[in-house]
Amino acid sequence: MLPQSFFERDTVTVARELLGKYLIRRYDGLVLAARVTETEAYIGRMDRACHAYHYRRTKRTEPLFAPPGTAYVYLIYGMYHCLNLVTEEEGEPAAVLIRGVEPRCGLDIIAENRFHCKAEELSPRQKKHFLDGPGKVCAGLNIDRRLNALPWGSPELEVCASLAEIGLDGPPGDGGPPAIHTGPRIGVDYAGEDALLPWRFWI
DNA sequence: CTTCAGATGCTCT
DNA sequence: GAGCATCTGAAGA
Repeated sequence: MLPQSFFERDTVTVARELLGKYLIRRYDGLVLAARVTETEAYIGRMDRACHAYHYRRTKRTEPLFAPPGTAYVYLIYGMYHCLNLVTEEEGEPAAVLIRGVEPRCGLDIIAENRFHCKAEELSPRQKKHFLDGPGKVCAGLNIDRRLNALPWGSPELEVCASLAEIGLDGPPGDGGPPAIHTGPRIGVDYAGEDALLPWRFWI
């Protein structure tokens, strides 16, 4: 598992470095794993797109002020969840949104969570856009607001640099560091000029 | 491939 | 009451 200090850094750096890492989800004796492929940075200090813009502190944004690595999970549009991992030092409200992952372990469970079917029954269309959105990530990995404010280090949710680290088979040699693409964040038009910040990253 | 409407409930004003 | 860090299926090009 990554050290808490991984998250206690500049949010854009953490968002970039989370790409290629593995999200581990444990519940009911199950272990699910997925490789992070898309992230976005949100920084309350100066970012109008962030829920905690200008240190706005409400019941909802409280977890953003918690120690680095804390989970921030909220309900969006009444029916989907978004997973974030808190960054920077405690008291600096900032986080990285996990926008996309690619499953590596527990595919049948993940397919069941998302489409109520087995992995082999997925249609080509379902496979192509399997976990490529924040709501899809949470649905597939069974993440909801019960995990909100979960402290870093909890077995229910971890991030590792490799699957071997937790006794799972990983890719033999993952090659060099993947090329990182950069662009503006999705769905934050309300943030004015800050919507143009190139704080979305994907591989 | 693209656009588009509708679903749905919580949070803050 | 307004708005939201979204997703899906249907319809059209």
